[in-house]
Amino acid sequence: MEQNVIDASGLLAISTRLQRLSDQIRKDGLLIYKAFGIDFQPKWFPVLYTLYKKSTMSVVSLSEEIGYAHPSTISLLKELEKEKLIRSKKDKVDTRKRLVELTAQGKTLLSTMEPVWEVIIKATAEITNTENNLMKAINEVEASLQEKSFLQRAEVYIKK
Amino acid sequence: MEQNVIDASGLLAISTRLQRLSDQIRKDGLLIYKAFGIDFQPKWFPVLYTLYKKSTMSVVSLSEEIGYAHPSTISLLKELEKEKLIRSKKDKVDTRKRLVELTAQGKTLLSTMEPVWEVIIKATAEITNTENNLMKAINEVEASLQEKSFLQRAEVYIKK
DNA sequence: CAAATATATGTAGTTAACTACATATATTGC
DNA sequence: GCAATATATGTAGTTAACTACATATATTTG
Repeated sequence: MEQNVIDASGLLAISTRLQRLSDQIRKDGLLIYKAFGIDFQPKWFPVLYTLYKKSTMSVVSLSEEIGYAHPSTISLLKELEKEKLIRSKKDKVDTRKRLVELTAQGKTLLSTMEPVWEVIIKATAEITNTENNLMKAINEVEASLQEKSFLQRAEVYIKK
Repeated sequence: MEQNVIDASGLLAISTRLQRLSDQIRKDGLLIYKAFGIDFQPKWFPVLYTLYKKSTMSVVSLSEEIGYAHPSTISLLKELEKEKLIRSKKDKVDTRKRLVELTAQGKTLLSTMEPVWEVIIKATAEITNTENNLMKAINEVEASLQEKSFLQRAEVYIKK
């Protein structure tokens, strides 16, 4: 029983622990970029790297690609525009759309970052390649929730 | 290379994905409590359950126990005080300390919640007991960071 | 035993995501 | 081809954690 209750508490504590974990990694990431003399915030990575790969995207498609709600993307884009790392233009076919792309400065920055990614990748691998791989665990949990939500699973037990 | 860069992106995306994950579980948790006719917010669990176990605690020791920064605990305690689920009194020995405990109403609520925990525990087990167990993965990553931080690990590669 | 240090609590402000709502433009279907 | 619906973007406000700072009290040490 004791263990069970701790698990119930543990479930709710996952959020906090992982937030703290990623927060710490993000801060360390910032320091690594600094060590390479690069003025860059880790939270910019998903947007910039996606634009690096795909050259031009609308706000919503970019949001879907990186898995953020669109207002989050908009606020990141605002910062990046201020930094002159991206620019945007109207889509001539569908005028609702705003097409976003890297500036020359943005592209230059991204290319100077590649060696840093190598370092980050190696350090990440060291940390997460434990017996229960964190990345894989997240994927698996997301997949099981996709299949049947937490609530749906709970309902089965409630009905009993 | 492609895979590596996706990993670098993935690392930074962990934060978001897990936040969303826990957010969803928390919302479903709220609905489960509702299904049982219990007016309860999942985020209250760690504080209330700890007080249920330990009866009386100071703000800082409670924060340590649940793994939150103390201002977060204080703000939860404010809500719980408003709900009349907890009350506090001064420690007569060390007057800096505020001792927090459940009210009778709080204790009653907690005892009605036990059957709900059973359900939550079962649903959680279904979801997280995959090949790579999420809870265990988190523990392992926290342990490897404890041993050597992300930054320290990265520094080894930078120096090369 | 007084000064320096440590600990406990509290407040204010930040962060990085979110949801809800508003508006403009495009697409669909009768 | 117009009305209803869907999609794209944007703004405002929320959430739940955080850090930094302030103050009061306790403990330690020279």
